[in-house]
Amino acid sequence: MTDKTIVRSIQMETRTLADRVCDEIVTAIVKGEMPPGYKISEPELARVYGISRGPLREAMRRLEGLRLIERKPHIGARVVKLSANELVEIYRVREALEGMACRLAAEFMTEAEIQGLRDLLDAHERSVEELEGRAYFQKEGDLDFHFRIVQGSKNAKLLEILGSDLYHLVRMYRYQFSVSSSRPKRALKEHRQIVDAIDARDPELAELLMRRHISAARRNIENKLESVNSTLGEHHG
Amino acid sequence: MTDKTIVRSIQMETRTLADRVCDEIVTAIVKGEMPPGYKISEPELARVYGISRGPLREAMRRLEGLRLIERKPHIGARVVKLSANELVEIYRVREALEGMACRLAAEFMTEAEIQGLRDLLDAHERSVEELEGRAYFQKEGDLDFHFRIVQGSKNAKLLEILGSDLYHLVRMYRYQFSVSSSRPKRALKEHRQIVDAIDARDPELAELLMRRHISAARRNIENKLESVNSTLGEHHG
DNA sequence: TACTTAAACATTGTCGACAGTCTTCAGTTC
DNA sequence: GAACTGAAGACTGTCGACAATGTTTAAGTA
Repeated sequence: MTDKTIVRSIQMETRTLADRVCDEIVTAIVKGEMPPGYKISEPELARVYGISRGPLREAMRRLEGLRLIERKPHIGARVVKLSANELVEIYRVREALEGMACRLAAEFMTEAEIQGLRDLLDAHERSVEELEGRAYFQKEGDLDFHFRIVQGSKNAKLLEILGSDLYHLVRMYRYQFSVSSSRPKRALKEHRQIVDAIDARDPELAELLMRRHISAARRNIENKLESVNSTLGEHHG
Repeated sequence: MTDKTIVRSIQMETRTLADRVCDEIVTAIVKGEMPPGYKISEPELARVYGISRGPLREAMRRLEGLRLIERKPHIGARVVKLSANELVEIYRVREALEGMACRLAAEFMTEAEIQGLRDLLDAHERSVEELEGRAYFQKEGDLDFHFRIVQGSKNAKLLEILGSDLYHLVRMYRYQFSVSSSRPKRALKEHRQIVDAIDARDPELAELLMRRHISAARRNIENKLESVNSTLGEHHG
């Protein structure tokens, strides 16, 4: 029985070639190793990853579903360029979806999960103090906070959409432009208020606070983008 | 030349084999020709559509992205069974997303689009009157109304998520269980209120009304499902 | 008779090759 | 010299075949 378990775990790890390569490409795109607009050559990529074009094409289909690449028939696939406008659109969607997630989290999150959130925020606070507000944590830790709340909503569809589709793009944006929040202490305070509302089992307030939080982040981005002439990823203007 | 033109037009219309077959399978699943839980055999389907397994597998990858089928490595693909719980989850997501869409529509929808909405509702009203409240329109017309508002939000991401992912599942549910709204006149009235709010350029109210509208539909479903013993799509106990 | 085991079958995952289309570049003409 | 035309090259779309895995069935034993 243990043998079977081991074999099974190995299989689960390797899954299929297409899945594994898909994850690798996702990481490569998010981290900017494949820059926006990069033309993806099937033969080249297949050679790089040491696989055939079949699994690679399936991986690319999945990437297309994740909105990380765009394919045109008989022309090819390119890494998406996320424009300023599109990023703002994503934050609108996040505001709506995570607001709902926060409302549901206030209903269904367990006490243990809430305590876990508080622990996470304590760790964030220490991180912020150490770095004197330089806010490294904002890069992955912030999404970790938001992700946990979505999990706490106990709504699989919400988790699916936010986790599979949107967060990749948000992470991609942060990696490429190194835009950590310019207001880490403010964000941390807002996070604590949100957890308080969840702990108080107040769905209305929890949703309101989360929406304000994300809306503030959106306006923050909009301001930054305006001052940078509102062009992103289009250097060939 | 005409022959070539014909061939060419067919090819252009069909785009790529994978895309065309994907659309056909989507329709088949939504209309219930492929019932939930149906095991999809690659060789069989490839033979049915007269294509090879390569394009079919790519189509299936895309279907997996649309959440219409579920694949397990080395085991196969099955048409999703949408459970009562999952359907309610979808309506939660719709409430959040379409609420936001309605808010944005109140800001950005053009006068012409608003007039188009009013014309659509007039047509719906005639349809309702003719059928004396039997509400055939609810099947596709309702989604048409909602779809137009999402378009009016001018937010491509919203349109993408709602149009590509969620509406297929909602249509699938409606086709299979023939659940037209049990309250067509009420729904029509709510629709008119929503359009009024949009026309008044009142984003707050527009969002509130849309959320109430969808929330009411969700509770309506929840009640129906409770009375049917809260099992959906699982006929094999 | 019921359970274990192994072999045969079917299905999925992967690969290499061919056909159709787009791009590029050289040649020609105005 | 610039623009158009045509061919060569490269790439994407498609196909059939092989390998690996999962399933089923049948035989054998307790």
